[in-house]
Amino acid sequence: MTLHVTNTLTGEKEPFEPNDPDDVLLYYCGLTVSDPAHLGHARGWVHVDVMHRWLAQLGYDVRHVENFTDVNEKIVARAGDPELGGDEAAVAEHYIADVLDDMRGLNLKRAEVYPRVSEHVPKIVDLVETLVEKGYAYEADGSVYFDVTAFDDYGKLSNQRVEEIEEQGDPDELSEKRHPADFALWKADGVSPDAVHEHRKADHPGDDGATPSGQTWPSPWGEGRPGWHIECSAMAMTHLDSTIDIHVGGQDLVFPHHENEIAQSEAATGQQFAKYWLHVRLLQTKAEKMSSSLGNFTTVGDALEAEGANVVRMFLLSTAYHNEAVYSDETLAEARERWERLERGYRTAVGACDSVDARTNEDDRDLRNTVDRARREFTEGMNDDFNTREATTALLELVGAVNRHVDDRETYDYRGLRLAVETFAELGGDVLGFQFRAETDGSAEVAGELVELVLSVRETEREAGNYDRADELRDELEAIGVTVEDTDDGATFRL
RNA sequence: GCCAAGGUGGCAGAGUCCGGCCGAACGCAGCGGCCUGCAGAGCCGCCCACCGCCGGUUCAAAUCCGGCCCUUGGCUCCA
Repeated sequence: MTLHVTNTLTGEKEPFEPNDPDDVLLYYCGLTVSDPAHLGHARGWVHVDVMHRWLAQLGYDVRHVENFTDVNEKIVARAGDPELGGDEAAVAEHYIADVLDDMRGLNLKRAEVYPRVSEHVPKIVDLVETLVEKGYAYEADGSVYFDVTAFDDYGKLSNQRVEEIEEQGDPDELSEKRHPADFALWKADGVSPDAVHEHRKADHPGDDGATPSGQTWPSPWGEGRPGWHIECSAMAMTHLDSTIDIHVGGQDLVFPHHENEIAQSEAATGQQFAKYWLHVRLLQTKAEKMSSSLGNFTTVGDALEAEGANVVRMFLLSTAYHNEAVYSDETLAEARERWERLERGYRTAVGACDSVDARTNEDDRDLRNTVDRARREFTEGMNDDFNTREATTALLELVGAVNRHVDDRETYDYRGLRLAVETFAELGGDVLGFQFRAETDGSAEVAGELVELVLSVRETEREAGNYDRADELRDELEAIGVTVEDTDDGATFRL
């Protein structure tokens, strides 16, 4: 089966056919940098990362763009906080630096570009002018709004009907709009000082509520700043093309953000904006979504520190992007076990390959068949709308075959084990982005030798029957992070 | 209220598009056995599912059709 994806635009799972058969233009709606990133954001990133990696594996040249929204009222509201470095730009850069750290920590492949809204204001102004000229937008008191009644397809992504959309938003905007569903392309400076006051008061109870200068740029309609939706259109067009292949984002963005992107982009260019719209379902805590505004989140940094990138990735990939995922101590523990079983299986295979004495070229059908089956199931899973759960499951089934093979024989099917190792490295490593550690790295070599030394002492104690002492040594090693396991061939350890 | 996606074992989660191989995968937890000084890892076996409810279509339905109940997301900043 070839790659199929579930397209929100049509509501169907469709064969994936990019406009150019060799290239894929991929845009991901990145985050607004006014808070630290949490696991919900990481879920989106990791799934897009794996989509990118799988598309590359299939032979496509992937051009991947992921934006940072650094113009936003919340950022304006945070400006002036000395801990965050001062003005709006400093606040945004502060969070962007954190996010890039998180992304590195998660072992994400870098996107080609991480554009920022603040760097694309001229392009945005161009787009807004085009929309006004074409009659899709109108100016009102220094702001510019998109006229949804002028765009026939409005609502096609979210299946909303214009007549049914009721606006409960900003009263200032409401009075300026011709239709409640119209949305701002450009906002006049100070258009909603109340909103800024609210944030300021909440964050700084003693604040007198002085309106900050805000981030503003000159435009034909006066000083102001871009509306929330227009940025993505501008950046996607600038860095990719007027038509892109895959547009990915959280499912909370379907309406109004993505709907509005489609309207303004297609109205401006007359071309389809994105061929496939993929939406990552939200990460749930027990009863509700994880989100900055609800304050019920676990930060990416904290999760990485506690569990490491591999476990976090395993957790996020253990549910297909298109389904809701639940975050809890239990689901995280499961991910930890899945990852550790996978890595142990990898190490077992590598170790068996390295044990020269036991190598043969005999053929173990169970092992070789399972390698083939794992590759096939992995591929089928990934081609079926990037089903990463199936993909990880296929690898875990291979772990079982490796363990069985090594468990019940004196000599090993060297070629079969090599195939298993290559499969782990290629599918688990290159595609799913796991980082297997076969052995301790260079800097840990000395530490490793010291551990070996302690283990030899322990072995002596064991031979002398001093098991209490031997167990003490094992416990002390455990206390400093070295897990000891006894096997038929002597003790092994891992850090 | 409107739009969308879901409801599968103790947990988690595939399978639903293209009905039968689903007597329901993989994993976690639990139980028994092998191995073992102990522990861990590993292996073998087992327990736990009338696949939300009610009807219908069919030789055959978790999978198709209709109705209902419930959950989640969106309709306001949000991945």
